[in-house]
Amino acid sequence: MEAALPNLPMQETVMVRLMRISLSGMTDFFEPVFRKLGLTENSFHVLCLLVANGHGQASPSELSELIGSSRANMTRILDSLVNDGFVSRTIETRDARRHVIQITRAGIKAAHDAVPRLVEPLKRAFSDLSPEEFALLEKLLRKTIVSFDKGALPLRASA
Amino acid sequence: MEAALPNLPMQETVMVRLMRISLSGMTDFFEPVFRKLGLTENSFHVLCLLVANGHGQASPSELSELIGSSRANMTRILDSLVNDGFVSRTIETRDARRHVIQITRAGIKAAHDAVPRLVEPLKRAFSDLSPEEFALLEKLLRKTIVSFDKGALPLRASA
DNA sequence: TTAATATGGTTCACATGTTAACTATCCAGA
DNA sequence: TCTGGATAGTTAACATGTGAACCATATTAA
Repeated sequence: MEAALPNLPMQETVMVRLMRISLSGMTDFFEPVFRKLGLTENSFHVLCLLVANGHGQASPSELSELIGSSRANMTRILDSLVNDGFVSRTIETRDARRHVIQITRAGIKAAHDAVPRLVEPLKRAFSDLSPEEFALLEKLLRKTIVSFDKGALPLRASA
Repeated sequence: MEAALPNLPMQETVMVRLMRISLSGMTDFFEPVFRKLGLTENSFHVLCLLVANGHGQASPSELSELIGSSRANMTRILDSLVNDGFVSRTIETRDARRHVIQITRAGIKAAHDAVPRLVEPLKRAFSDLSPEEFALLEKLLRKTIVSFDKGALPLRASA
């Protein structure tokens, strides 16, 4: 490929592939674990955020912000959690635009029950990395994320 | 969150999030670049593989294997490339089950034209990382991929 | 008070991926 | 020769994500 397209920066191209492959490897690794729990990574994350949050409440926008997903997608994730009986969705009395997502007892139980079944897979997934390598990978990924953000093309030219 | 779910291994949980965030950051970074070229990361990759391959030919299965995506998905990617006139799809005479995907002149031109417009974004995306950090990240990602593979639950117990 | 605008959430249309079922062809052996 | 798998590709149904349009409600300002 270097021969056919000599000007393409190969290191960076390979890096992009490596990042994609590692992500899909991670998804393949964890997706069955969450499926057995009747959850997805996202729905578990939502439950975690709710139990971590004082009264077990949050709004859809807050959650979509924290999860880093669109509001449209959060609507669907919450639909499914409501359907499972893990959260309830009510309209706030002060401001009828806002919804209150409240974790239920069943939701709290689901979150707590999931934890012990996640511990071992989480450890196993990264077991090839030494603690030093793990810490370094974390540092480098954070730096990469910042690099993407800083390098991103401005969507609209500033005034 | 540590307080609410004290047994959840936080380092690993954070790492999973970091990897997801870096991937979505990368996608957000490159997707508009490829869109301007009338391509996607995958369709560009297919064109690269074809130009790199002696006669500009390959079969859908080979391509799906190399890209690391399902054959079903490759069918759609190739549909779109055929539609753009970048590749042709013919049936192999020796074996009518097999299709031959052949890059066209327009496809070769598209691939070569894309390269100079990718160089700068590729460099910019990772510009915050020093060459040492870049090399280290590559090494650690490779190791992580291996770790996922080794740690993956066997889908079926071996005989 | 009321009109314009901002905000929160959902719905719709679409993009991109998967697995499972289907079709067509080839091949190996009775 | 013909029949029972393998193999290649497509199609269908579904999952999960996005952005844009839409609705209802709040807020601001004339």
